[in-house]
Amino acid sequence: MARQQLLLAQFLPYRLSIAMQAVSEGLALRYSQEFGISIPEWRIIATLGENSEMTARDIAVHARMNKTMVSRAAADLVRRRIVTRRTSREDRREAFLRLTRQGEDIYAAIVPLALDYERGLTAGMSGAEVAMLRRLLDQLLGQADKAAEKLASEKSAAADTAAAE
Amino acid sequence: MARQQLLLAQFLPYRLSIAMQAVSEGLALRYSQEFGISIPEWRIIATLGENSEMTARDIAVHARMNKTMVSRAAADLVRRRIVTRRTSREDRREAFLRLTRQGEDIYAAIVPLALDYERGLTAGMSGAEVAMLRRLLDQLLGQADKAAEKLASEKSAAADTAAAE
DNA sequence: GAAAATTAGTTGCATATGTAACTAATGGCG
DNA sequence: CGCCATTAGTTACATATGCAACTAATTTTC
Repeated sequence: MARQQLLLAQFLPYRLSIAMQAVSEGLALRYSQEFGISIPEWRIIATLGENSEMTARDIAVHARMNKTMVSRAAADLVRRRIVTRRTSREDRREAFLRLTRQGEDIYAAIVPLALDYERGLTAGMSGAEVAMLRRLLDQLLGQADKAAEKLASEKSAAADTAAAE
Repeated sequence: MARQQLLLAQFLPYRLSIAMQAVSEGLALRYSQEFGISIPEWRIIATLGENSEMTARDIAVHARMNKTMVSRAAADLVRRRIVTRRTSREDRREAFLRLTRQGEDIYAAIVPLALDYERGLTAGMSGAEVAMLRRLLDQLLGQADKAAEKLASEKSAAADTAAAE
């Protein structure tokens, strides 16, 4: 029986990680200095650009950020008058965030940059390949989430067993 | 003329980032507590598992890590006797790193975990799809690197122009 | 062959990020 | 109504990470 082999260069989590890093850095370079926007800030701006008004919680769910990161990045965007915060009347714990006029301008300026960058990334691919890539990435995400849930449920089951002893 | 639109959920850099994050976290969960190994440490172990002896510099190039990260993770692995360091005779600046017996045991224990995890990730895909995913990720990386180089050369050209003024 | 430039690796420092604890507000349930 | 649990959001703290400056060794250049 042959021993299982692992080649890091072929290993999917590794390839995903290095591709992501190169892609993210490349994109961030294009807007970070010019607009003084960090990656988490860009995610918030992009999310608010699509859905005019959202709470921090909704942004966190929608953009897969943790709530600490949203809180901090949003606070800075508010300070810089790129985003406004408006406390909800119905539930005074939550606050609606919205792009200011300036925020909309920044969004409008970054969108073409981002789309252009994306086009460059997929330069050598057919439309079908790009679609396939999107689909396969989505499947990876789905399977990773599924594996995480499974692990979590095993863990809580083990904790229950321990507690019952 | 229709204004260009961006949908974050469809945007490749974003999808890549969230898929990578879920995949990396899921994998790290499987070895981090049990073996007390961080992601950078795992990269070094995996690299040394393939190439028995390497310098920190070679590991950094091979595993796309920056030299600070390699230096720090390697120092910790040496401290924990998972890796040994041997200064080169020919060039006393560099040192060869190598897995200890214990390091090899850890590598041998993690490899099946990692491969199993990878199999789970690609559970719903055909072999051709997995191969295509690898290829497309590689193309993304290549294009991102190319874009980075282009940006860097433009920048240095601009610096030269400024210096000449 | 000595000074200057380069390279391997480490470390100081500033920043980024996640977890957990916290505050403030709301909802559930007796 | 009043207590307990839950939730939105912030913050304290510990850790992670990258850049730049550094040391030590080697190579290049004149």
